[in-house]
Amino acid sequence: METDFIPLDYDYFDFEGRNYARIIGRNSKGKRICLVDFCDVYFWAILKDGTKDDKIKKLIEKVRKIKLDAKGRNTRVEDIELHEKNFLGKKVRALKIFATNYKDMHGIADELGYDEIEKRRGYDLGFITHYIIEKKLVPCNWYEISGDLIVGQDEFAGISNLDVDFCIKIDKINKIDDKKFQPKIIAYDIETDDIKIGKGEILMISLVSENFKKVITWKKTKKKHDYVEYVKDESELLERFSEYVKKISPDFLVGYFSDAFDLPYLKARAEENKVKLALGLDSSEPRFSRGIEMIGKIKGIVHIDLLKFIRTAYSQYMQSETLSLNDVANEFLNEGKKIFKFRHSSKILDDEWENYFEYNLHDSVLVFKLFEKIWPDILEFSRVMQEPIFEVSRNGMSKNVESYILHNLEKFNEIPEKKPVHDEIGGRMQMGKYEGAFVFEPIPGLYENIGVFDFTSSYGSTIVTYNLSKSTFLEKHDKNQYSIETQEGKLSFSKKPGFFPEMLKEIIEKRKQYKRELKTNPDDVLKKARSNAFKLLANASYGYQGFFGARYYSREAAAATAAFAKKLIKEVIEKINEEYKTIYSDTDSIAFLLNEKSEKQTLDFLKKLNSQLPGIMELELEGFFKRGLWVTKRTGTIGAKKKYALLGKDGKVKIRGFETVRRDWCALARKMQDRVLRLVLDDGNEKKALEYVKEIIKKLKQRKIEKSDLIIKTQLKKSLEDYKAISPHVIAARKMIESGIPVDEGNLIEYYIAETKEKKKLIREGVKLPDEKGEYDIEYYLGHQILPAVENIFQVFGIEIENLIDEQKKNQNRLSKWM
DNA sequence: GAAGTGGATATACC
DNA sequence: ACTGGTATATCCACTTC
Repeated sequence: METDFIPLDYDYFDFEGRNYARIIGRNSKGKRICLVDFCDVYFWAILKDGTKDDKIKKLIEKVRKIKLDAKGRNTRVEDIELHEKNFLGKKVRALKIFATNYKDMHGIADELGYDEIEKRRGYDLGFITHYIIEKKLVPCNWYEISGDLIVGQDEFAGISNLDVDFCIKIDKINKIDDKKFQPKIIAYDIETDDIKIGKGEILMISLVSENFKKVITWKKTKKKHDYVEYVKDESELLERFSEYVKKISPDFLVGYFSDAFDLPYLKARAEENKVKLALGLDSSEPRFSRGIEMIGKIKGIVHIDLLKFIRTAYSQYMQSETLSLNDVANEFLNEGKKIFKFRHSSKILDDEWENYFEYNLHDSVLVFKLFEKIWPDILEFSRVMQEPIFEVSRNGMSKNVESYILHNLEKFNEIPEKKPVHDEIGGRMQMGKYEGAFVFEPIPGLYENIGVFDFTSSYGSTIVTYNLSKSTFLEKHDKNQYSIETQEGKLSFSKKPGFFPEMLKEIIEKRKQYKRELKTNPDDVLKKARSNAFKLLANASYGYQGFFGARYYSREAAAATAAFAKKLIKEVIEKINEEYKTIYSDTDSIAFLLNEKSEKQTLDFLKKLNSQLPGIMELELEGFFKRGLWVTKRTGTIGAKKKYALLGKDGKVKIRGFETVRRDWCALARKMQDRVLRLVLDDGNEKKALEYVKEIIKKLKQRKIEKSDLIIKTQLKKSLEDYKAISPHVIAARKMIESGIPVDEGNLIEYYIAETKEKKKLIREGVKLPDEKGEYDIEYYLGHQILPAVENIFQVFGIEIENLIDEQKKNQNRLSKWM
């Protein structure tokens, strides 16, 4: 049979001791198809330089005899080939050793303690990664495939017992042009009586799919709702859920935080109720792998936890203060969660259940909409990294960089490097930091007419320009190399292009190409997504080489990258200073005063600068700004780094580092500072801002500020017992536990500082939870929130705001005598 | 017990 | 532990006089 096909989900099984890939996907008619495919498995034994041919022959004969009896599997060396390969850029001769079963390759590799063999590599990729590389059936691309239908008494009959339209044993695979693919999805969400996995009952489950909205519950209410389906009890609830999943038969089951909550909860309650949670296409139950984080897998259906993807792909560019569904939905969809005040189900009144159902349903609606929005990015991530959606939607960027590398090694005839073992990781972690970026110390002040240049993919371009990588690093120095002095000593890199910089060069070029193409066609969401995937890859590549867990870890390359980039930006600052005046710079950007020069002159100057830059280094205009403000540090008079506000030509204000953008300051201080910055930038002086601040101080003193504006939010970064210093948020967290509110690592703890009878020695003595009764501590908010937020800004204009507060204090005292 | 300092902690920038 | 280093700022914990 022949059909077109898009692969979505990958796993594998053993049959007669051998590995077979099982790939679930669809054809363009929407039929669900399971492919079964055989794949040779092999790894590499790299031979010592200069090993003689006859020795190799003898070695091959010895290796050929290796047999292994691992866990009842009879596995052996099936075949051996001698190849000319590259390893870390060096030419090597290597044995390609074919084994019976992928899982035993490590075992066979361990048997290869022969002198002639220098290294063993390529046994730790994971079968699916290996399969995709071998057979080039890349996830989320379209193929024309042919093969035999697996039916009835066939050899794979047992395995074919899947809920799919066809099961095919692959014969031929041909890549074809992309077609449109609209996945079928179910978004789901559960509500429970306890947030500890399996501890309380599941009250309801909502499911949202295309033209389908449903809440299943066992709670009987007087009023009936059309989208609510009432079942007998929790066990029927679970069964009904499985039935719907089976009936709708989605490609993806999508949740939010569902790896660690919804799916394991469902499984736990199924066990409790002794029902089978038969979600898999083979009616199997979800399985969980516990690494540092729990991951939930369903056979044949891709379980996606949107939180994970959002965390790696977007969080650094997002404004949201947390990655909660509410915050994320608000930012992406302009729509938040519904409001429902949780209580134990036994305490919820009959007429309140309707709200609960709606709340539950709406969460799934949000997840559904979020998925639709994010899907192009997930799709392109999968295509670019060439890893299945299940992996790519969970992996961090270091893993994504590594996936990209592993799937592109073949072009360089490279044997893959191994993962670092535990000891190696330990050693790398102990190394400590190397010297990083340069940050210019600004002179505090309000400036006018500012230009900002920055390097495009600064570190990525540096790696490419100077060929910085593990495989190009040289222990010995000579003239014809890229060399740089660092704190680690002189570091040198070969000029012969290495595969890592070469790959990165392609990544950066593609990114630029897609970005250009987008200009003519800005609505092409897939192109935009692809461009974005390449951008993120380029940005993470530098961090990857400095990351202790990386296969291609190179502290030298990372340190050299930072050093080269630092040297270059300092040189550029010097050049800019010949015509302009630099006022600030951080890592890859430079802000300078235009003075009497025009924008056109400045752009010409930029062109000239670019023509003098080495390699693929490129400066671009970030923007021209009307005004900019830099302030001093809180202690001392020197300019604060990483803290400034710019007013764009379009009237937009760009604020960096100030309390305004920090979530651990109360809303009052943040809003006030934001307004002060805008007023100062708009007017070019402090007059209006000063009046405004006086107003706020007055209101605060008259207790006219809403408590909600005084709430301070601080994240609990570790478990409560681990804190050595008991800071206010730790006290708040303790109070929460006392009053029965569950507190977990990672929670954003909210509190305010209340007045105390006696003068406090420590701030934490005034900590109260938001709904705890109390009067806010005026002194604290004036001295610790308001004043610090604006003090430095007014200092730029020679105004000491502290005096102003004291003045008012005196006035107030005088006034209060008469009142 | 006030004052000063370093450490712990959180969060931001690029 | 799940990309890197640089930087600010707060509040606590401890030392010192």
